[in-house]
Amino acid sequence: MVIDFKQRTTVTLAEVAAAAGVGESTVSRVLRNHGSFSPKARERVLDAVERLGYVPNRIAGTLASAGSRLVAFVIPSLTNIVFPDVLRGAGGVLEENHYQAVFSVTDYDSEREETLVSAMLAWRPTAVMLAGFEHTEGTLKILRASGCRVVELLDTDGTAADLAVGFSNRQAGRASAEFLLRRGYRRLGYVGHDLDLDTRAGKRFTGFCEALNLAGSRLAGREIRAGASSVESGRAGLKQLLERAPGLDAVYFSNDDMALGGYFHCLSNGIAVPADLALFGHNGLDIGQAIPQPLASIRTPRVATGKLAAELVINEAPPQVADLGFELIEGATA
Amino acid sequence: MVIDFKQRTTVTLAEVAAAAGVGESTVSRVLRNHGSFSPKARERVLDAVERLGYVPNRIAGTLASAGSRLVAFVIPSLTNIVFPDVLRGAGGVLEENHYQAVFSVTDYDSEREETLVSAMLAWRPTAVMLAGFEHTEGTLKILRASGCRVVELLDTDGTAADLAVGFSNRQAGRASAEFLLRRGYRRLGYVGHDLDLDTRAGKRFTGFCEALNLAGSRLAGREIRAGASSVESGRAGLKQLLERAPGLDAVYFSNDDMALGGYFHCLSNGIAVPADLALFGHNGLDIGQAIPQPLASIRTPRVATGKLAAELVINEAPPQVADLGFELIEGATA
DNA sequence: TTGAAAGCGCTAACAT
DNA sequence: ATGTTAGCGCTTTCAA
Repeated sequence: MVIDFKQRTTVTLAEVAAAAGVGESTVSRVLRNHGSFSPKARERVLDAVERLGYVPNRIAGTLASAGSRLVAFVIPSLTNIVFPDVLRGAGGVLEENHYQAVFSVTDYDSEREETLVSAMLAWRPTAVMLAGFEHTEGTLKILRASGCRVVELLDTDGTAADLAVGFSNRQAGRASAEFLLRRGYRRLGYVGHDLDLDTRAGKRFTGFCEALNLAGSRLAGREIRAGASSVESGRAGLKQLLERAPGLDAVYFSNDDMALGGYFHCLSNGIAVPADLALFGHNGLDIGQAIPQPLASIRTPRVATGKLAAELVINEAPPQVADLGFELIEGATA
Repeated sequence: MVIDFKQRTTVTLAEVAAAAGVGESTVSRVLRNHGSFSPKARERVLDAVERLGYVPNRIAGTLASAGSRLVAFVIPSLTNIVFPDVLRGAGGVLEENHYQAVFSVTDYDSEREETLVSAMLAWRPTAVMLAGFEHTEGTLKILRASGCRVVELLDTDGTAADLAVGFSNRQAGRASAEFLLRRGYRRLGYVGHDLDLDTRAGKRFTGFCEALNLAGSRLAGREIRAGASSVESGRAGLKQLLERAPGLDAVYFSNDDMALGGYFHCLSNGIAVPADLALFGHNGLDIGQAIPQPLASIRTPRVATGKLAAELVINEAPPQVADLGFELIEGATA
């Protein structure tokens, strides 16, 4: 004899209705607290839910109602803390409103972005959140065709498809240069990671050079490293740069990770900061403020960006570009 | 006159079938490359899909087939890079297998964890991934009732509900202590963050103390900081500890973030590392290896944990505990 | 206030 | 190889 421990099929709304002695629609109304029902019906339903351990099936709910309450994030990286910060900002708001976050990672590859966006749309999300404005034609096309909201994050220098939340990287770059010039530095260098992939870093660099030109100055040296940003890359990058272009008095880095690497290079090699060499980063990470000399940087509104992005989507805000600005941290490395 | 730009209702499989002049099931078979169909049918279907810009609705597909291909991550934090690392490891594997990652963040609060797990189950995920073994009774109960796979991550010291992937924090703590003792340090201190919340850090500390006891030694001082780990907290923590317990020759930190803060404190205050004071962290973060003196630490298999966790779920592996071990980094701070 | 019933868009038998 | 059809578990009219 075979005892059939058949996988207990999960409890359905119909079973709850039966157990409570009411109709399915009543259960649905009670559970979503929508429409009208008697206190008595409510009680019986909740009681049955409790007894049976019913967990609503949102897959079914979504299919029936055509509103998924799923928000898709297609981000370049999880290693660069910038993106987890945005997710964190959005996460709180989404959760409060019973939305669910879904994500995938492009590794800064826009072809992959297209593939992933397309895969995401199969879940019929309420919105798709992307980094920046640079996407393939294909990505934009399928996004437009989908009819779902699109939020482009962490940039305002470009044309938004729908919603955009962030700050101007170009202006951040300019502000960084202006600060260094104001401080009296004249032989400025740059250490950055791959600018073609990280277009926002590219825009900062553009802004930085623009400000130099405006001041009748120009970059005295640059070192562009392949691959993503990292502390190690910043360290190696500064080393290279100083060998090739001696006599620099300040270096602008593509972000704080890179700048921290530069700082450590200076520490290791007896380069006095900022007396011998000034350093300037970007992002205003906490760790940059915890080193012996707080890093001069630009604090970016990462968490706030995620938060506002989620709010705009939830409130069905009209298409718009929200510039959250940034804040210059003078620090002690410049 | 009002032009009605009626929201174009999205294309359905039925429309594709009609356009291709085949039945719905043929479209379904072609699209999932499952079952049999003629090359000709295939071509007509793909053609129609292309023409109409059809994007399959996975909500509907999931409901019909009872396999969601959704994997839910309920993690303590996104700020602690450990968890993004795990997500990254899992993400690649999941994507290759057409699974989708969903996540929410508990902030190390197990009540919240319960709420979030419950909310996740409404999406009928294939698996739920959690940090560690410490969960409320309620969490375990709803998880068991759900019948979905459960993976507990980054710990092996405890009883697994189903699958577990990680390493032994307790052994990591012991190994850390043994290393410091072997190096000849005798007056050992500890700087940690909130151990009740981060139970894995707590287990490391336990293991550390055990090893000291075994060696007939004991902790010469400790500083436990409220809240989550951070560089700044480590810095302030070491400062406190050294004031209260002078004469220490080595300090063990709850993780690398904390240890980095300690290192910076030493740098700022002319404390020679390791001559005056040795430092030991945990996690083996890249940044710890990029500072002037590579941090002595334990490299943990974070990405590998995510990867294996995803693989086990996808392959429907039987319940098991996979210990991926860890690697001691001697570094230069001890 | 409540229940019956018609889908939502797809998959999976089951015929053919 | 392919089409027909019965659901998947809900939400939402629509009557009652």
